[in-house]
Amino acid sequence: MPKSIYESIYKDIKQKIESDTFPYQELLPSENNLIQRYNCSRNTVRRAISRLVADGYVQTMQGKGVRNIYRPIDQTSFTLGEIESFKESAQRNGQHPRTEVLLFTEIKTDEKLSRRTGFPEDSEVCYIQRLHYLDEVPLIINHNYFLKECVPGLTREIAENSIYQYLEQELHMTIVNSRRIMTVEKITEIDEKYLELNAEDYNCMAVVSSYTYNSNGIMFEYTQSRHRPDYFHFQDNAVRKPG
Amino acid sequence: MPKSIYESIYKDIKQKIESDTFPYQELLPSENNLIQRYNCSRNTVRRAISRLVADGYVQTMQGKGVRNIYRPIDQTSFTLGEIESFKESAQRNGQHPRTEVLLFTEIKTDEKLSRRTGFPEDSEVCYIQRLHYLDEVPLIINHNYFLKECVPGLTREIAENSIYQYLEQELHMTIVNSRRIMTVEKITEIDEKYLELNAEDYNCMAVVSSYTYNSNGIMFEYTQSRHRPDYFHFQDNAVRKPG
DNA sequence: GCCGATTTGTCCGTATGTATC
DNA sequence: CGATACATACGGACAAATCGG
Repeated sequence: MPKSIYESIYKDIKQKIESDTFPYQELLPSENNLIQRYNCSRNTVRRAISRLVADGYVQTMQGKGVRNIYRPIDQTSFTLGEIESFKESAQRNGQHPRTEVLLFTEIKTDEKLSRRTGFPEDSEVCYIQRLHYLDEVPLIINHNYFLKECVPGLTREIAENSIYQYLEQELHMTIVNSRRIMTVEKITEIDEKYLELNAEDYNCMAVVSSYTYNSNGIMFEYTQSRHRPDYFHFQDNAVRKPG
Repeated sequence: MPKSIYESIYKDIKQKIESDTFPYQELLPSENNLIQRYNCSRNTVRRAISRLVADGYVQTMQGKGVRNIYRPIDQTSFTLGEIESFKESAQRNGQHPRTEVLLFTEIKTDEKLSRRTGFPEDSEVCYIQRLHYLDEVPLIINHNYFLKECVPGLTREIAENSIYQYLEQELHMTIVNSRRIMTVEKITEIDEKYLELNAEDYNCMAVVSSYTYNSNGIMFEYTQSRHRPDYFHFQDNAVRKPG
């Protein structure tokens, strides 16, 4: 049950692209055609298409039409530009996720931690270390810092399943956006131990730091994700902006 | 001279956010207010704001307003979700770019290269190896493959300056979007030599593979960018999508 | 708790411009 | 040149969420 018309149109076209109903490199039906199909206004069709452009599924050409340029992904891949929980990524890729909680504790941010996380000094935060497995391969160590007042009732058991699911479905929090920074860092002994790495093999790894906001404009989460280098695979679609 | 009204409004608000004219965590003027300021329609204002949302500059809250959540970046950073040439990135960060062309040649894609680049077999391509310096530090080795028929007149001299500038300003090509895949790979002897790396220090690096399309729907470029791990710093804004 | 004012979200219809064929 | 296609812009209507009285 989609919330809006343009969203259901977006999903329908998206599905037709993925299933090759609209073939690769061919033009989609024209806007006027889609207006008739879906019995809606021009703006509504255009809104759906503009999301497909942002997704990198199609490209629009003034005077010509809208071309399908979607290519399926052939590997396990996390998606940039979109917030997905580990569990959601796994399910999208048809794989089996498992999460092990290494540490579940509450701390106060000192000056150093405050600078690193972006939380004000002396904030009460939940600090959670988790090891994520995909098909029983240890892939990611996550260091999560949640602002305590935003995650009441969070337990170790929830952290073993899906924190985002709890936040959205139980606490009815709306997660809005996340600023992410990707770097490459040296592996630590903890990484080596839990991700079953060998420093002679790989001595560094991909690190994604994210600062996540909810609909109240509060940055409620800082997370550092440390990814096993041999499995790290992120995907993104970039668009060329004028000026 | 901006092409459209909504784009000039977008840029104006963006500048006011970056310059703290609209302060962090405060609400922007309401849509009705902005309509009066810019003397335009509601849709036009909303369009400008929706781009700021995608940029991670603001977040909208139904019934409340639009909040500024922009945080400046404190480091040299490349931007995901947006296509920028090396020269443009450098200029945005106020740094000095220099490019050295290591190899400039023309080849035909064999079966193996065709699979890797995504070009059809037996395509005529320009293969260019370039070393990019920022403030005289060697940062990136780029392996560019351009479909020859799309880049007539491309020379070694142009490759030393900016290929994208040539494509857009001389050939009037419109670059549209780029699919990117980020991975971590072992460094090679070439990487070690040109990026002045030491395998005992860092034995792997960040690799960004990109497949870039122009407005004719043709994938005209495949590029593998190999980034020095100690300077690699990518930034992105992710949004939570419903359903 | 209700009501009205404000603010953003969705949707429609229309007109005009520009690029392609 | 006309027909078709997407791009920009305007204006109006109603819904949904928030906030203050």
